[in-house]
Amino acid sequence: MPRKGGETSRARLLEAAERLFAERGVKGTTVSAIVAEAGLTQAAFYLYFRSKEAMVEALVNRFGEMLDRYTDAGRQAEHYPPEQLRERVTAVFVGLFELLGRNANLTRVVLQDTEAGERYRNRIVAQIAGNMRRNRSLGIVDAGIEPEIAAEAIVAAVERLVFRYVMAGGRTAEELGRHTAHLFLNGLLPDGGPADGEGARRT
Amino acid sequence: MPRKGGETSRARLLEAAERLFAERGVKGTTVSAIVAEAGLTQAAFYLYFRSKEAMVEALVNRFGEMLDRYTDAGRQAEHYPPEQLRERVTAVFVGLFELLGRNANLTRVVLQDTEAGERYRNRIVAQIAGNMRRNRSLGIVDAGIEPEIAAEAIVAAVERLVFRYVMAGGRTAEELGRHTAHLFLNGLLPDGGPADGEGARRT
Amino acid sequence: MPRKGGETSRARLLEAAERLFAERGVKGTTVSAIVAEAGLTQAAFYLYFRSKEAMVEALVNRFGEMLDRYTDAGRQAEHYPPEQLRERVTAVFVGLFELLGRNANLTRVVLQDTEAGERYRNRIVAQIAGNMRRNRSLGIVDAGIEPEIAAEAIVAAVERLVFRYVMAGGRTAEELGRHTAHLFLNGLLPDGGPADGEGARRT
Amino acid sequence: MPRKGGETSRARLLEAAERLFAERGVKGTTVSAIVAEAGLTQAAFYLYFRSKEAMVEALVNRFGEMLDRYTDAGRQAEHYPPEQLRERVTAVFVGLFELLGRNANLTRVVLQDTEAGERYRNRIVAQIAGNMRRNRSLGIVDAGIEPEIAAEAIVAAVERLVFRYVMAGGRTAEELGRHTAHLFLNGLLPDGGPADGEGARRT
DNA sequence: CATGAATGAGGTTTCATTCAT
DNA sequence: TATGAATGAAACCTCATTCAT
Repeated sequence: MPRKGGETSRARLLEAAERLFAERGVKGTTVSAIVAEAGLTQAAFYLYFRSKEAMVEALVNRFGEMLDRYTDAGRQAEHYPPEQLRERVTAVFVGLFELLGRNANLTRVVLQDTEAGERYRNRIVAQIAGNMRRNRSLGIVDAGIEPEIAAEAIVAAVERLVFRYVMAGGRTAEELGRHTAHLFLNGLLPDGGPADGEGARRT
Repeated sequence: MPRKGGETSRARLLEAAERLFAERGVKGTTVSAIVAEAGLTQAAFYLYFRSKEAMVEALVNRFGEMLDRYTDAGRQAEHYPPEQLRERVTAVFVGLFELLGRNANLTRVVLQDTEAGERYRNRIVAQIAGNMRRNRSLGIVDAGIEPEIAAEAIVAAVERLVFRYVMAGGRTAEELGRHTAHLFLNGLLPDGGPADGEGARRT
Repeated sequence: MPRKGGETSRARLLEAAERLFAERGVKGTTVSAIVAEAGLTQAAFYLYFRSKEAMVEALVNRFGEMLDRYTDAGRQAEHYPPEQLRERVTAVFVGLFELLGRNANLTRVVLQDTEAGERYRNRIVAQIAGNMRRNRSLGIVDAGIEPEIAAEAIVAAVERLVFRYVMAGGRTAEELGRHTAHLFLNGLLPDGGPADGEGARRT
Repeated sequence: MPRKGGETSRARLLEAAERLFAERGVKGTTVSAIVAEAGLTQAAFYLYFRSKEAMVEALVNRFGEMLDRYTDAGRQAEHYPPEQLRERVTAVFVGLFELLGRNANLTRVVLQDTEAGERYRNRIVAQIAGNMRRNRSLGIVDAGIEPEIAAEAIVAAVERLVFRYVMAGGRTAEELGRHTAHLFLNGLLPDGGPADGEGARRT
């Protein structure tokens, strides 16, 4: 295990990179900007990372681990009585906003600016779509829903809301989670509202 | 080497840039890659654009005009009887998917990779949120909906679906429009379905 | 002999170049700037000049011819009675300021920005120094004067005064000629003035 | 490849640039030529100067400081008895030729090839002209002298003689100083010499 | 006579990376 | 562990010049 300075420097570099990558993009951030932010020299960078690319990889891995921890934690509660569905979904959204919000820069970098991000996103989408498909066949999800499309929409929305509201501040994960859950579970229209003629509800 | 004429070359450059920018990002695309794709030399690039930056601006403007034309066209049908709401919204989504899908690369570049893109997105979100707020006070939109959040979610979802399905092929604008409309209007849950206990519908 | 447009265009190009070269230097002036100033296209430039360098040569020649005409004109009056020396020298200076002032841009370009200019200057200096040396041996010029140095000083002064006063306006050739003649003939000190003790006049 | 150390490299670059700028002009000298002369790579240049322009600025400043040191040093001996005028002026000229001659390249570059040079020259001219005007009102300088013109002539002559003789070798600062002083103090004509008829001395 | 379109060569500048200390 | 100094490669951009029309 390296001495004090070591871990500290590496961590500082990652932190600085995260911030800058999120702000200016990976391509738009120079190694020299990162080390300046971290209070080190360019050469020091290469003590901790084989290359700029390798550093991006490190961030990607960090993101992956974060996600795995979350997924593992959620695994146990896979099955729950239908009457708790709404609360359950809300809780999942809130948790996600908390998690991603706490790592908003990292999330943005990985998801929007790396090849690996595409893969992560697809994995998440696939998992959600799978769940949804299962729930659809159980009648829990509306038959008119196309899981792939809905999953993609949900992920995109969450991603965006994290950047927009958690990162920039202004909304709590709680708020965002509740409203997002409501939106995706019920849609915009009120129950049996004025625009909702009989039978018209099927697309 | 073809000497077709100015407008043609300029157009070829824009086309090539659009493709490459969308693929590798603006920063990740070199002028030399653009001209290679367009079958020209680097110097020719600067015959048509003051700088790489100026070319991005040209793309941004092109996107803006596209959007304006769409917005103007939609202006006339602002008010419609409630019973047509569903069809009307569906049509808007379909139209949007058609429009953005036809310009998927341009949309991606501008919206995801330029400062101006942020502004456009915010403008669109604001407009949608405004509509939604109005409709909410009319009882057309559920009282539990937070317009800013919902609008942000919708825009993010559309953006993403365009890249995922229209650009890559696999889904028609029609399909996407219908499903997206359904998702956002009704939500995932079925009407009065099993998970939808009495009174539980309110968040 | 080319038609109307022809000579006109060539002349316009030279004129424009003269102005721009004087302002920004030869290296600092692009062909494109020249043709823009002349209201032509780049290709047109090469109808009249083999290259930018060739155009500079043309300007150098034009300067040379100008100078030759002046020298030839002055040739006949080489010998003149001593009592007219002062007036004669003044007249030469005035004439020179008139000539160079009328072609101030050209003079500046050639003398300060071309290899050939160095040669011209050296030729002029040599001629003046020669005259001076002859006059010195005749007792017309002070024995303490070093012709090369004095000639170099005179040429430099004239050159500079042309740029400073004739080109920018503010002094007439007449004024400049009179004052320059006076300065170089008598020097700064007054005749037998206060600072001029007996015998002290020799260096 | 030597890795001597930063200050050395920076100095070598400035030295090389001074030489080349004086020879070929600023515009005519490429960064690549400078670094070649200094035995470095292009990238190294930008370790020490923000741009080529910034390097020119550095040279201009260096010239300015040189001049200031000289001016400050001369300040103390502002007033001196008239009978020492000649020696005093000679000493000033000699000192100037020494100073500028020791920095001939720098002087040439700054004075002939930069905007700032114009300003410096004007400042020097103005100062000399001011002195002269004062001395003229004291009767020390001939009433027929026009200070601006004379000052301009003196500066131009000195500048030129530095390039011609100090830079290229061939004359010492001492020689040049003495002859220049003599020329500008007494003029070309001998005292009461043959060409100096009665009353003709006034222009 | 003149132009619109293009280009090859080369300029300035930036960047990720290396290495001796 | 850290740095100061350097570099090769490549980025963006400019310029003099050419040629088909």
